[in-house]
Amino acid sequence: MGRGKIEIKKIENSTNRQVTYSKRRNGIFKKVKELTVLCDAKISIIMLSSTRKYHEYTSPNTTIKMMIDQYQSTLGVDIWSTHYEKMQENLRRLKEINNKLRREIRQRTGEDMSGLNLQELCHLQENISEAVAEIRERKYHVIQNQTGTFKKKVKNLEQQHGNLVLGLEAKCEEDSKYGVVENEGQYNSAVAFANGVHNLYAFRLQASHPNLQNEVGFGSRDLRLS
Amino acid sequence: MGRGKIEIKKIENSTNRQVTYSKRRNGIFKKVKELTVLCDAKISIIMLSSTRKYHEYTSPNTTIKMMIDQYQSTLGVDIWSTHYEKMQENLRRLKEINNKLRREIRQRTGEDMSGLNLQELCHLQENISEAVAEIRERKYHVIQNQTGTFKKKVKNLEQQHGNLVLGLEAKCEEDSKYGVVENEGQYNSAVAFANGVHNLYAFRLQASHPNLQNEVGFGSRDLRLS
DNA sequence: AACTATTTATAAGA
DNA sequence: TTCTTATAAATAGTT
Repeated sequence: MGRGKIEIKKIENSTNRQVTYSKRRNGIFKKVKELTVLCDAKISIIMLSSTRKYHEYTSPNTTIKMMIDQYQSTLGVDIWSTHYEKMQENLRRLKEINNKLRREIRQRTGEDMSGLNLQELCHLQENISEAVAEIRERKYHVIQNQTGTFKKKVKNLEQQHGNLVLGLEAKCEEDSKYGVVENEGQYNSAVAFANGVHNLYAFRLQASHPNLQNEVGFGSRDLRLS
Repeated sequence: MGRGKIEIKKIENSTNRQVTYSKRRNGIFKKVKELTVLCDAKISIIMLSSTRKYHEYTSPNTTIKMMIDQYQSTLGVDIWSTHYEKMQENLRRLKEINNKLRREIRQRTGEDMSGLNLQELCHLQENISEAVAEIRERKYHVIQNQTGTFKKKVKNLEQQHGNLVLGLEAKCEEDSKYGVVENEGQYNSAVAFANGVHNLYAFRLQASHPNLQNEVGFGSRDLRLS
């Protein structure tokens, strides 16, 4: 079908091959489209050239996925089964692990202890008791940390307060030494400032630790529990 | 291309349509195969006739799955994504839940308590302490149950033993009443039988409760723990 | 990308 | 379905 008959074997000339590929590909697509119309058929075709170029055609009102799904259901095979099965297996394993973890928690909360024999119960109790001890320790650690920062803050503010008072006293001495008396108002405002700082410190104590009482309350209740 | 030119529209005559489908299908397959050879291409084609008949061709050394996988990776799409998305989502959610459960267990075992504030620690300790109490209770319940069945067995066997002894005594009385003395051997064997039962019972005690001592040991140790 | 001689596909009939 | 064959269509080689 051309100027000369050609042998059906790979065309070695690369340019020639690409031209032939393009021509024949179009010819096939045309024929596929014609068959789709003439015979009301559904056709899906995918082509991958030697130069890795993709071309595809799928009849109107359908998709490759639909074609393959129908192909699979007709032939009773599932070309994705291996992929699918792995996912299914993963899901199954995760669910199993999930159930085991839930069961362990139920046992640890004392909700479900059926299926545990005496030895296992003893082991569980021992294990949980150890956990309680560790949590108690941790709690005290946290309390101590909080108390530590708290103490530091107090110390720091007391220092500031002390410095202010010292500075004030120095000022007073100086004033009395040079007989300056008209500065009484300044003296009062300095005292007020010092007190103000002190009040600020008191205020911050309550503001930044609104739960302090509660926390201590929790702690002592747990001491009773233990 | 034939005795007459035909319009490209659905062939209404059913027989004619099927004949044309068959002829043109073969023609397309032939051309596809030729292109595969001539141009070193990979081609996959699926046909579904209006009469629901399937025909497919895929170039040698490849499969439809390979074709579609490559098609997908080249186009950067996943035509199964909707199919898989739900599974993927499920997998992801299960993993997340598992991680949360693991974390809860680590907290309950006292392994990882970072990220817990004082209130949460108190709550955890309280919760676990309650669990310990419940487990302890359960343990005593199990012990009591075991002791119960154990007692019943003892009672039952004592009853059997008593019956045997009574029967034996009755037999002896009868014998002495009628002056039967040559049955001394029988008497001894009856006693032996009674003792045998007793020994059997003793043996079973040890055999079916090999861990009894240990279990009691666990119990008393836990009493000390609590 | 177009042309065209020639091969190939196929419509209609058997 | 398959064969036949006249004719339409595809295309190899060329420009």
